[in-house]
Amino acid sequence: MIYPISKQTLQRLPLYLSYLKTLGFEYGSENISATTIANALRLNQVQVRKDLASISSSGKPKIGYNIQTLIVEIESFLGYDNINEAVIVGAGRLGTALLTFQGFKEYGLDILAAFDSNPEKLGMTACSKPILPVEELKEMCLKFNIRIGIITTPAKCAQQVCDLLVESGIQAIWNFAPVHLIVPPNILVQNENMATSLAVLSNHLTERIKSGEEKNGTRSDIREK
Amino acid sequence: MIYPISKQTLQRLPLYLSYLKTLGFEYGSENISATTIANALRLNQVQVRKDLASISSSGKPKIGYNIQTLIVEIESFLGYDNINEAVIVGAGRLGTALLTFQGFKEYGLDILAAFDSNPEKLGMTACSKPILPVEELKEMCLKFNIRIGIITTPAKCAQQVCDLLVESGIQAIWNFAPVHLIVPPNILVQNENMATSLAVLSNHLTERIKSGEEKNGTRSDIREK
DNA sequence: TAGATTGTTAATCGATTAACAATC
DNA sequence: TAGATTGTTAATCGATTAACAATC
Repeated sequence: MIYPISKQTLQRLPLYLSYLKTLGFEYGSENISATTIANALRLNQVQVRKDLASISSSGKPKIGYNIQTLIVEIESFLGYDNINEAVIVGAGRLGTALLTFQGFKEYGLDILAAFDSNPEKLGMTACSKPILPVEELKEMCLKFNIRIGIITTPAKCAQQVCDLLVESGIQAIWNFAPVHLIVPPNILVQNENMATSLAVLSNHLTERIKSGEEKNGTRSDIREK
Repeated sequence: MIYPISKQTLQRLPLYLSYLKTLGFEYGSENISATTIANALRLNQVQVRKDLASISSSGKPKIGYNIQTLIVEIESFLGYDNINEAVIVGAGRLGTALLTFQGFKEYGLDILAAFDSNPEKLGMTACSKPILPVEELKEMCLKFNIRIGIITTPAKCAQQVCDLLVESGIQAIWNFAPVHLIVPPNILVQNENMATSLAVLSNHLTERIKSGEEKNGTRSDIREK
């Protein structure tokens, strides 16, 4: 049975995919079991089985899944095999890094250009992708029917940029600014929130100190005195 | 009562914090209710109340929370008021962007240096933070008792770098490489996984197409024919 | 055949939400 | 006082995990 897909499942699929891709010929088999994947990624095996069952029916009892088939099935489900075009707004360090990063193609993402309001930023990057004036954003999005907008501006202009992207017909927003964006119902906002990650890291370290796991330079081998 | 804090709550706290900080004097009051925060961030008000109750007891019936007090309480809980030092491994575009980004200080993160195995990358960045040879990593981490390691290397050397960081006494890892890292039990790995985000974005767009919300350039105003 | 592995049903667990009592 | 708002207990919801039947 094909289960409806939950957001949690959706977020684990890229994990399975990247694991499957690391398996070279030295793995020694064309097939792999859900249990093997679960052990490698430290997940529950039933969870992996359910996740895989939700996107594939190529699993065979006693045999498992054919690795290549499974890779294709996951990539296809995730839409990595048809390219989505995107634009970036905010050509700061992060924006430029994303613009020039070659690796997104394999996830089906093609960033066409960045936009910035600072005239000094305009021009071509080394990888021949343009940084254009923000005034040209809407025209380009409509003309090329671009569906993904990436926001890498400072927090204070993020909402304004977001509104402009929505107006330009964008359907999904990848937001790197540490703010909550207000959008119409059928537009997806995916937050890549560094502040959130840092909160988790920082809290973990604080907890360690509180619980006495570490004391100010004390070596761990003598901490139990 | 102080509830134990869940990871979900922990991840919403930075959201509240950034919202509270956007409230200028034009907000018109020193106090704010959980309901107001919930509405602004499109969250359930009971959820916000519970989250806040888990880190604060300064809420007063009929009045709400004092904004400044709440900001300080959240920042303090998240550990933003005591600086954690970090190092980056991998001085590519992303690594360098993170190294030179000035904004992490306000989250209590101070990145001291980046490390790379490519001699051509070594030297000083514009903001006078050094890029050092990876051979010096362990020594520096131990000497300065550094607790956070940031991995921005290609996927294929991420695990090796991770092992080196663990060996160097790091306690938490912020991983930007799209791989699952194996670490000892008490080390935290926080994945900043772009592939995961892209999966969510890509799937959203695919769903839209499937459900017929959009048809190949058809204008949305005539889609219901 | 026997055993490994899949897929599914049922139980558990935890987070969210609803209802409500307490209180400034 | 009355009403707004907090904090808490109970109900709901959804995801994870356990148990097990099906099968190559």
